[in-house]
Amino acid sequence: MGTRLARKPQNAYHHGDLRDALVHAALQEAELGGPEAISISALAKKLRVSQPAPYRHFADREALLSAVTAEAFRQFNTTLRDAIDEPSKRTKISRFAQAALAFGLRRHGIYRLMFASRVMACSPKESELHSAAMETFGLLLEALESPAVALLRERHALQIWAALHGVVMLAEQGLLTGQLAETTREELLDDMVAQIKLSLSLAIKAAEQER
Amino acid sequence: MGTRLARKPQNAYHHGDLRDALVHAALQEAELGGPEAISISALAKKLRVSQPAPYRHFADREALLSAVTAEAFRQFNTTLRDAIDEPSKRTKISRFAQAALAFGLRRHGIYRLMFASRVMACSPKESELHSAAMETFGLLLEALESPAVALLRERHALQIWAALHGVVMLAEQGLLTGQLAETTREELLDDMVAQIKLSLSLAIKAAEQER
DNA sequence: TCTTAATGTGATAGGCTATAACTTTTTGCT
DNA sequence: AGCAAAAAGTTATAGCCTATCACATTAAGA
Repeated sequence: MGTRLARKPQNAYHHGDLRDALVHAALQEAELGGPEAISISALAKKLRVSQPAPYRHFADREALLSAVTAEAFRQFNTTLRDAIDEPSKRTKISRFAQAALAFGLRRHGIYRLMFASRVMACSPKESELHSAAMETFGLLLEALESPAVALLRERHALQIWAALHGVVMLAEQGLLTGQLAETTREELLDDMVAQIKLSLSLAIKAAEQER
Repeated sequence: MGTRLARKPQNAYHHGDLRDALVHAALQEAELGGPEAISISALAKKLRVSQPAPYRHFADREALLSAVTAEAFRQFNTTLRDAIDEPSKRTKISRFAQAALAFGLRRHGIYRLMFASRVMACSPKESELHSAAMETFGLLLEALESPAVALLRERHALQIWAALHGVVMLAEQGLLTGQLAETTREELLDDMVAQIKLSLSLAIKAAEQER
């Protein structure tokens, strides 16, 4: 990070790498305060650049948010990939789910940026963002590691995806503390994943009987 | 709504009911554009009142959002109550879930206000909001209509709550359209609810065996 | 009634987004 | 190498928004 800011020794009319620096500084802001905390003028000040300079690289605030969200997805994907590949007694899908939950809690400002803002909704054409998000879903399918029919597997992937989002959401709003603390978030999530996996394997057996 | 705006015939230095009018006008804005669309000065203009007038009723924008969110929860609760009480062949919990999903999709700006902003997170002391949200959870427990041990029931309620949020989230981001359209949102949600109900009844049987 | 609290107003400060017009580097073509 | 044009940065400015201050008006209660 420090390097990214300091890429302008003393002369430097041009920053050298402003676009990238903006994205990463914005990500840092979002870490704490979510999407609302990203302010173009504040970033410009932080990077010691004039206030309108960022507009050379992003048409407007939305465009910046979109790029930041894409980067967030890439980081998310890296985390998930590590979790899937790490050897462990638990199932891949459980590791995937737990890693996603941990990411959602530790970096919850960024999680909100990714899933709780309009950024995703509006643009199917923002290919950078779209493809990063698709990769996430691909990782989920991979983690499900079920040989089932594609349609069945996708359906169960969606269920797990939904369960995951839901638990993160609940946890972030503090609805999993207090009198309900007996059930830890991790347990709750693993419960849901196990239920879905069970139902998946039953469905597969049923399909095989029929054949 | 019109009445709420027009509550100021011709004289009226005082609006008469500004606080309430603000809350409802803001809710209307959020309906379309979510929390970001709520602007104090725009509301003041709409209600034909000076720009700083709202600050007589709300300390700042956050406070207004909080009040609006509380009202949103009350409307949500009314909807859910109707769904629970309506006679039907389906289970109460299925009706509850489908009603919540419908609300989340039809009024998704408001849904985001309730569940995807910081409003809920910050304040356990905002009693108006907190109690409205607790009532929602109470309705869910009621809809679950299971005679199980309290702890078990709460755990399953949380699972359903999470599934619900997750499906709404997915649907809003358009992740349930396209190639996955075969699975409608309603089906997906009912699947998840059924799985959770099944696991609940199994758990109850197991507990009874043990006794 | 008349004093005081509630509610509304105009003026103003400061932050943010965004655009326009101008300047300085960098790049690439000949 | 030299120069023209594109890329990237700057200052100035407009417009919207939040928020506060000091002041005005109305409503309510002793």
